[in-house]
Amino acid sequence: MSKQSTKKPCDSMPVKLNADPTEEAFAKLAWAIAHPARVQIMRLLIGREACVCGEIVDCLPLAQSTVSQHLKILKESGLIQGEVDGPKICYCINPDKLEQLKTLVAGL
Amino acid sequence: MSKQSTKKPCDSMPVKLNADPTEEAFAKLAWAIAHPARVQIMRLLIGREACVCGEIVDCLPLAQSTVSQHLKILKESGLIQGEVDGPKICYCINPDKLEQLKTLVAGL
DNA sequence: TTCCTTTATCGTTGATCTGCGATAGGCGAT
DNA sequence: ATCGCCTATCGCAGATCAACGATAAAGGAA
Repeated sequence: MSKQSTKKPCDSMPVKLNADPTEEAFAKLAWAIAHPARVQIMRLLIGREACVCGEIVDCLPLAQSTVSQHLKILKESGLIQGEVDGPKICYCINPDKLEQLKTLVAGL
Repeated sequence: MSKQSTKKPCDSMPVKLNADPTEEAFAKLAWAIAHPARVQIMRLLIGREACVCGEIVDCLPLAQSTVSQHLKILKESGLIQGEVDGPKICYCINPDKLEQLKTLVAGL
């Protein structure tokens, strides 16, 4: 099947994509998890309901400041949220945003 | 519900994430769609089965060289593939990779 | 062969990411 | 009030991305 056969390959009318703001939101969410450390953090939080920053640092081979930066990125994307608990900060996932991401990807 | 109540918030045993190579592959796929132009290209190709590079360029407000760069990135990620058709090149979705991406995201 | 079309690649510029150490701020404990 | 712990932020360095114009490569047509 090196040559295409049934599906008409190339020409139809030019579709003219409207600048859907969805694409930007989509790309932003995808970018939030487009780094191995952030994927790890997401999986860690999903598996544990909640976790203090210090423990996340212990689980990653990165400096505390770097982990804090990744947490900030994830928080800005809305995928996670942090709650102050005394001197510590408890991070947990935002189920709504996560569901939104899943829906967007599944809708591809 | 400012104070947590039922869910124990913070401390359990430290999980010690193993350096799963999955995270890297995941991040790579996510990064491929972490740009509005690439999301647009993906949606365009999904909606049309196949499309020549020139038409994709016409659909995006970007220079030809820039679009070609994005196509290269998507091709390297495996999400799309290009087939030479005379002087033109026909791009289409790689369903397997797309499914892999969906599975990874859904499995979060 | 010589053109013309189509696409990939090169080189450059500016912006952004990533990582770290050092430092500042907040909070509880003493 | 002071100390110590936890986290965020600030600078800095190096690397990578994003966008463009210009150019090269490949194939069909005349």
